[in-house]
Amino acid sequence: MKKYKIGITDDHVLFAEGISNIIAYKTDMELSFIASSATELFELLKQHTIDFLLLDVNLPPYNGIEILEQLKREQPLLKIMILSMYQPNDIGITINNFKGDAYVLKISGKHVLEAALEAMKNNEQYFDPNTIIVNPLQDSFTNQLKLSKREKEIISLIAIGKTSKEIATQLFISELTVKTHRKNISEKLGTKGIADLIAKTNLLSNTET
Amino acid sequence: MKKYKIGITDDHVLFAEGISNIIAYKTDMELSFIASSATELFELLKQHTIDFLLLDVNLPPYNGIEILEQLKREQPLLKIMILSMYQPNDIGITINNFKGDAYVLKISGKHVLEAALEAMKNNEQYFDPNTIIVNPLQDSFTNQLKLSKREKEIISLIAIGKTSKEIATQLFISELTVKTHRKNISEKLGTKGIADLIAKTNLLSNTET
DNA sequence: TATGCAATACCTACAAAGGAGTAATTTTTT
DNA sequence: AAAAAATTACTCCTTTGTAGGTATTGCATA
Repeated sequence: MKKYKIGITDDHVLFAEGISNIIAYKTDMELSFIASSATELFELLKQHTIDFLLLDVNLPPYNGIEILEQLKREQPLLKIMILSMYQPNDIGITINNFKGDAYVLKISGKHVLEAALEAMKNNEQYFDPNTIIVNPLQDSFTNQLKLSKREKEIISLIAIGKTSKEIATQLFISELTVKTHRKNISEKLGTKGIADLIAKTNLLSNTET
Repeated sequence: MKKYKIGITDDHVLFAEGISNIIAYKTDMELSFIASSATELFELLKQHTIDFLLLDVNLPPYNGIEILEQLKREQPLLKIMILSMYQPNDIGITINNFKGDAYVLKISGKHVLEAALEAMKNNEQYFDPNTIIVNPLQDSFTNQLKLSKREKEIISLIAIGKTSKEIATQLFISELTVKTHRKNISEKLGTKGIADLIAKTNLLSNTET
């Protein structure tokens, strides 16, 4: 039987070691390495050939998504699962722009992790059922508001505290362009100020418990 | 041989399930429960008598430290380990004011968790060797996470989209006073901008006084 | 191919927020 | 009663956001 080789990257080593135990119980998988930083990951990838990489989005000082996209360009066959504490749209991820093979929330239980691993074995893309983004209801909601892809992207960056200047730098566009987008967004949503924008955005994308 | 009964509380269920496996390998310990919220924890504590509680500091909408202190008042014999992604002084904890029995960083490996468990067995207080304990004589010591009643009031008004001028009118104080409060708040919380403030406030405590 | 929209970039002017001080008064705690 | 903390208010100056406008490019599709 084929043994899938797994690599885990998370700066919270306790977490990585924890889930490595979940994998240890699987007969068709084996752990190749645990990396606690991006640099360590790249080093270990040179030494090991793995099938699946479980990658934390939050890997200071780097961005897990950027690492994901870089790895996908270099090794398209490597299947990558993103482990995240954030909802996809909080970090600018949509179903359309996600380049990884699985997106799993840390608030979910191990059954979700297992389901994601199964999906990767079958070459399917997997989204955590607890993510809000895959909810078709919410999706049509945002489409009703006619927010463009770029506008949604900028909203998510505003929501995590980025200024127009920072957003401009990150997206390689002019600060003035960002300001135009902000203007159009607040026009479409009818918001006054950042706090109001965040409040209104949360109403659209949050599931009430 | 005595079997120590363990409870784990963490909103990141994957993390809790992960470290539960580390405990599963210990012959003198057994898992009693995993709780993913504060309310669930209090419910499960009524049903189980445990020896050690592993408690995440980050348990929205509550603050793990406040839960710790409450539990310690109610059940002084229960040994509580704080699991945290933050350095102690980032959340206002010093060696002197820490009421728990162990403080473990999630960036540490399982050996630290094991050492902390051993210390708790011996009735000793344990601090993660990776913590950076701040000299109480330094300036940053005064920048603790202690928000006054007025400051919390103003935060909640900012969060619903009020401007400084509007807050001033509502509270019958000068706009300049509101600005002073905002300045002190962002100083205490280390936030840059409204969005950052809202994000950080949601992450940390939300308790009324 | 023309219309429409998204994304880009710029302008002017003003409002709001941020940051660093100083300082008086009231309230709370020791 | 003294000390500490909280609340109040101010100045000066900088950065960021808001709101109105114009305008070019490119892409899609009707």
